[in-house]
Parts: sequence; structure tokens; C-alpha cells
Amino acid sequence: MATRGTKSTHVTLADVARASGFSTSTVSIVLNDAPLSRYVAAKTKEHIRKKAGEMGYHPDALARSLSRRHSQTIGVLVFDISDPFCLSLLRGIERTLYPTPYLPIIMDADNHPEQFDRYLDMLIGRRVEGLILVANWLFAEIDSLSKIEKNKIPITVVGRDLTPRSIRSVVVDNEAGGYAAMKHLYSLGHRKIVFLCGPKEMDDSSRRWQGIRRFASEVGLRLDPRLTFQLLSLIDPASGFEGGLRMTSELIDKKLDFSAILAFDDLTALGAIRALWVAGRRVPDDCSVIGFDDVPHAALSSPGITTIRQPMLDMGSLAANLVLDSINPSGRTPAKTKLLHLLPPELIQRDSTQKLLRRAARVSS
Amino acid sequence: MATRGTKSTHVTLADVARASGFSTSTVSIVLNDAPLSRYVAAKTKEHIRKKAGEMGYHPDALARSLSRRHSQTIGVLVFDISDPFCLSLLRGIERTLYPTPYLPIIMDADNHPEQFDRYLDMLIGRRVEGLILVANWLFAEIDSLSKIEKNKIPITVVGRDLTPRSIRSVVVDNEAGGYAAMKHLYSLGHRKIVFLCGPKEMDDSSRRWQGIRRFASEVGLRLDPRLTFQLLSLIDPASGFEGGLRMTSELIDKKLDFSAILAFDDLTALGAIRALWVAGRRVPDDCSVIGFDDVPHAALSSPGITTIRQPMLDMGSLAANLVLDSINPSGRTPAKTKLLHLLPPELIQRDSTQKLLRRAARVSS
DNA sequence: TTGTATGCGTTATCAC
DNA sequence: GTGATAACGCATACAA
Repeated sequence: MATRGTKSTHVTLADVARASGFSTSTVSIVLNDAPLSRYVAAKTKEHIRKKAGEMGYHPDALARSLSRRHSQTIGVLVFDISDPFCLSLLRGIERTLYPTPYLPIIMDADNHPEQFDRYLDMLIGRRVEGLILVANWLFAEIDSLSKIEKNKIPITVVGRDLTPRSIRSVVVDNEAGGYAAMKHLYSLGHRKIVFLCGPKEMDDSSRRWQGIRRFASEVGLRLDPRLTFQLLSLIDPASGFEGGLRMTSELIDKKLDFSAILAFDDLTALGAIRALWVAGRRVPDDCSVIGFDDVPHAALSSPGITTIRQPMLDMGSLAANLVLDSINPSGRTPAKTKLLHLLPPELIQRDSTQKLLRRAARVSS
Repeated sequence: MATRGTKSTHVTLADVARASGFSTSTVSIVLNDAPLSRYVAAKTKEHIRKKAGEMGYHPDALARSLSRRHSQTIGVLVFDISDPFCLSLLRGIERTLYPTPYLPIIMDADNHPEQFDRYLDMLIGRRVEGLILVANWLFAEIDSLSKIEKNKIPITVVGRDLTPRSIRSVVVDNEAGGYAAMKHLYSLGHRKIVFLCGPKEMDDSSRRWQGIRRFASEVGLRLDPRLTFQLLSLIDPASGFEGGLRMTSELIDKKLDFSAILAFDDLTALGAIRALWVAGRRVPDDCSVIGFDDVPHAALSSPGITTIRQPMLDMGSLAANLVLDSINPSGRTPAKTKLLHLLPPELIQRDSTQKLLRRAARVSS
């Protein structure tokens, strides 16, 4: 009475078995190149393979996972995929996972915490064996993460230090980055430097700021509080641009003297450059600007933006390797058990910064 | 002997049933709010729900799909996720799918055809009920698509017209876009216009070119072949920038006279702007530049780039709706059955184009 | 109002 | 060398 439905259903193992005249077990063994297939006659194998190909058989991954009790998938939950920051990160993850049997499943929370939660549930429901969280900017809803801990899914977050909650984290060394940015500007001769800091709730921002101050104090430079600004915490993460634009415009209106801008990130730098452009000031001739992150954007602007690169490809790769390793601990894990993974940033020199010209007075006359 | 393993396995329906003292069916019915749950005592429901919550029960989506014979997933296969073009597209897809029970599974082929194929197989293997292909740039491997047709999975491609292969396609009206771009430049007074066309293999490019010529012939403008360039087909899609940069530099070296550049896309426009910047020419004062696409980038440059926007959010949304609709045909499908969906582009005026100034002679002296 | 039995497509354990 | 058969976790028709 059953199974005669040729409706819209997929070709199954049983179908192939029937068509090839062998049992499902044999077919399964052959098609998977299982150890036992060594004992299967070459002819049989060939025949089965051919038949399966003809029929367009695609093994049902769901059923397979159920049976094998592994899904062979790793969830990648991105808080905001439109953040240029995470693109290379995804690439790093994918490239690392590609040669393995693990499949990344990418979900994007679109900046909505509820969505983040829902997708997290779905990922758990799909029995991902590991989880990579790409957390950028504000991302407060860590409560939901308790679920994960309950389900003992190995997890790694990248882009945010969650070690206080004992979650393994991969982040760039923001302090070193801030230090490097400041050092770069200083060594070019800049002293009157504007700081466009990120929202204060943001850990990244304060770390970078620490690095900046460390360098300043090392060389005995006083940071002018009148030149220090702070972005409001914005709901829309892309509005670093708006922030940079607004702050810089105000700065120009106030007719304060400065020769360089150190922006919290590249988007903010882009906003600052826009403000300068509107005011008719040229970068880098009239003012140097340095950013942070090295988003794809930074290289494509004119002038190209000097920035502190986060090694995003590497960070993605590392995150992927970390979860892979905690899924099946390979060999003796060197120091992979440690919680915080701090990657070194890199100064990328482009055209938006240059040596301070002799003439010191550059107040907008 | 069995099932007593408290290893690292998940909480199952049976576990909840055992713990709550009811049968798996009752638990299943309650937890799914199935029709039959109307007849279950309120107390029972509450008890079961509470228990399930406490135990951290997450239904196994794999097993569920198997049983229900729907995966409730839609595969989204992107040829190159780092292409800024596709970000908003993904957003459009996600937002449309979010309120439905369908889950998008995003995969990125990272520009590699083999990877594309592999992921396609995996998606089919995971029994996605629909497929959205985000095809940008060159993307020749349509052969693999025969698999999909075999499996009768509803499919929609966006960003490329594949209707010749009778695949439903969502694309911007490139011809209209080219026309609009040309019209914009012309109406600003520009006559000596440089054309930076895309690779000739690319359908988008030739359509845009058609639109350009149509406008030109309407107003009786002769297109100067010496000012017309064509990008080589490049393996790396991001190298539109390089192409624009190189072509424009050569152009400047040749000391040809021009007052505007119509670039095939925003990246190419950005490259052109860089070349102008390097040569010390200002945009838009010395030369207007118009792009195509309106990638996020375009708004953030200084000057902001005037461009022809592809309504990517809408395109994503439409694609998602189309596959949803062919999964379960809702009501009388108006004209959703048609193959080609052409969306209108929109001129976004920013700062990179302006009225041609009176002084005509602008050969680099 | 709740429980029992069966099937979904695979894999794995054992017999033959 | 190959073929039955029992899980895997869930949903559901049918019984009670």
C-alpha cells in the first residue's frame, strides 16, 4: 500500500537499492566508501554508483545526522552582517572549515536581540556541534548564552571579550592598536590631535583609548580634553559615519586648532573626512586622519585611509580552529584551552596621514 | 542497558516525557501547540511546559524535519559574500523570511565554482525547500543547476538574468539604469563623457551600455570611441577598483579631454576617482563621476558618489517571496509565475556629479 | 483527554 | 561479500 508515491519527494537510499537490486545496507556502505566497502565486489560498487548518479540521489543529511548523532555543522551567528568588519571574518571561518567535514551555517541577527535569540534557538535545535558568535558593537543580550552552556556546545566569540563570563574570545589587541595609531601620528610630528572615541559602553573603545594614553604619557604629551570627543552609543552601528561627521563639523565650527584626527574606527574616520571635505580642508595636506579596523572601504577611498588593521581573516580562522578543536580535541592541545586570544593589529599606511608641515598655524582663518 | 548515557547528548522528548510522567505524544502535542492540544488539561500543559523549560529541552529540528517531511529551510547560496552588493540583498531575504516559519541557510561560495557546487549539494542534502541564488559577476557554472531542476526545488536567482535557462530571475533593469545615468550626465551639460564599461562577458554591462546608447542616439550625441573603455574580465570581482584606476590613469596620461566619467559600477567609479585624485584633479569640480549599484561605500566616500541604485532590499525581498510562494502557492498567484522580474533602478544624486562649468577647455595643460 | 504504534531515511551491528 | 534489523528523535493516525 505504501511508498508508491512518486510525488515530489526525493530519491532515497531504498529507491537506489530497489533499482540496483541490492540491499540498502550495501548501497549505503558503497556510497559512503565505508570501511566495509573493501569487501564489496568492484562490479557491484560501480553498478550502484552509476545507478545512484543516474537517479540523482542525494543522501538526506538530516536523516544521516540523526543516525550518526552528529550534525557536522557549526553555527555562525553574526550580530550584524552588514558590518563590513565581519565579512573577512566569515571568510576566515569558511576557509578554515572548508577542508573539514563541518559545514558552517550562517545566520544574521540583523541587530535585533530577539532575532539573535531566535536564531540561537534554531541553531541549537539544528544540533550544531559548535558555535561561533560574531559580536560587534553593542550586543548586550548575553543572557541567552546560558542556553548554550546548558547544552554544552563549544562556543567561541570573536570581536568581543567575553572572558569575564568565561566564554572563549578572540579579539584584536585594542590597547596595542591604540598605542600604534597614536605613535604613528606622533612620529609624523602631530601634536594637536583630535580624538574621536567610540561609545563609552564599548570595551573596544576604552581599550584603544588606554593604548593612546599610554603612548602619550610615555612621550610626555598632554592630551587636550577640548579635542577629545565621544560618540554616543547609537542604535545603528553604521552611524559611526554620522558621528564622525557631526563631531568633526562642530570642531571645525569652534575654530580649534588641530593637525590630525585619530578616529575610533574607519567609519568614523570616513565621517571625519567628509566633514573636512565639506569645509574645504584637504586630507592629508591640511589634516591627517587615521582609522581603525581596515574595513574594505578604507583602501578604496581617496585618499586611502591609514588605519590599524584587525587581522580579521586570521581571527575567523582561529575561531574556527578553536571550535573544531574542542569538538574533537586533536593531539595535545598546545595552549588552545586558554580563554582569551589576543591578536596583534597592524598599522596600514596609506594616504590619509602625512608628516606635519612646518607651518604650524592652521586655524581656519 | 540503553539510554542511561548522560554523556553530552541533548535532552529529548522522551526525557521530558519521563520526567513529567506523560507520554511522548502528549508532550509533543503540548509543546507544539498542535490542534489536539485543545483537549489537553491546562494543568497538564503547564506542567509539561515547565518541565521542558527546566530541562532545557530544544526540539531536534533534524528529527522533526524527517518526520514532518519538510525542513522548513530555504537555502541562500551566495557566490561572493564579500561583494558589498549582496549585503542588503541578504537583509531583504532575511527580513522577508523572518516572520515565516522558514529559516534561511546562508552559504558563501567564496568565488570558487567547486565550492559553489559542493554547497549546492549540501543544501540539497539538507532538503532545503527552496533556493535563492545570489549570482554576481561572472558565474558560469550553471551546469550544476541541473541537479536542482532534477530535485524540483523551487529556485530563484537574483542579480543575473537566467531566464534563457528558464530559471526565475530577479534583476534590476540595467538598460533603464544606463539610460538614467547617461541622461543625468547629459542634463548636467556633459558631452565629453568617458565610459568605463564592465567585462563584455557580463550581461549587466552590455545592458547598461545599451541604455547609454539609446539615450545618446535619442539626443543625437556621438559617443567617442577613444573615450570608451572596457574592463577585462577579472577573476577577482573586487578588482573593479583596480580596473577603474588603471583605465582612468591611462586616460589622463593620454591627455584626452573629458568632463565626466560614467563608470560601470561603484567600485569602478571609486577607482576612477582615485586616479583623478592622484593626478590632482578634483571631483566634481574638474570631473564628474557617476557609478552604479549604490553599494554602502558610495554614500561614505568624499565626495559622496552619485549613482544608480539597485533596490537590493526589494530584490532580496521579492526573491524570498517568490520562493515562498512556489513552496506553498498562496491564493491566486497574480503574475508571480512570470520568469523575469525587472526592478526599476533609482538615480541617487550625491556630490560626485555637478553641472559642467562654462570654461570648456580642460585639457591637462 | 491520553497512550501505542508506526514511519521518516540513514547508519551500524550482526548474521548469513 | 551481502542482507535483515534495530536504533536515532519526533510526529501522528488510531486506539482506548
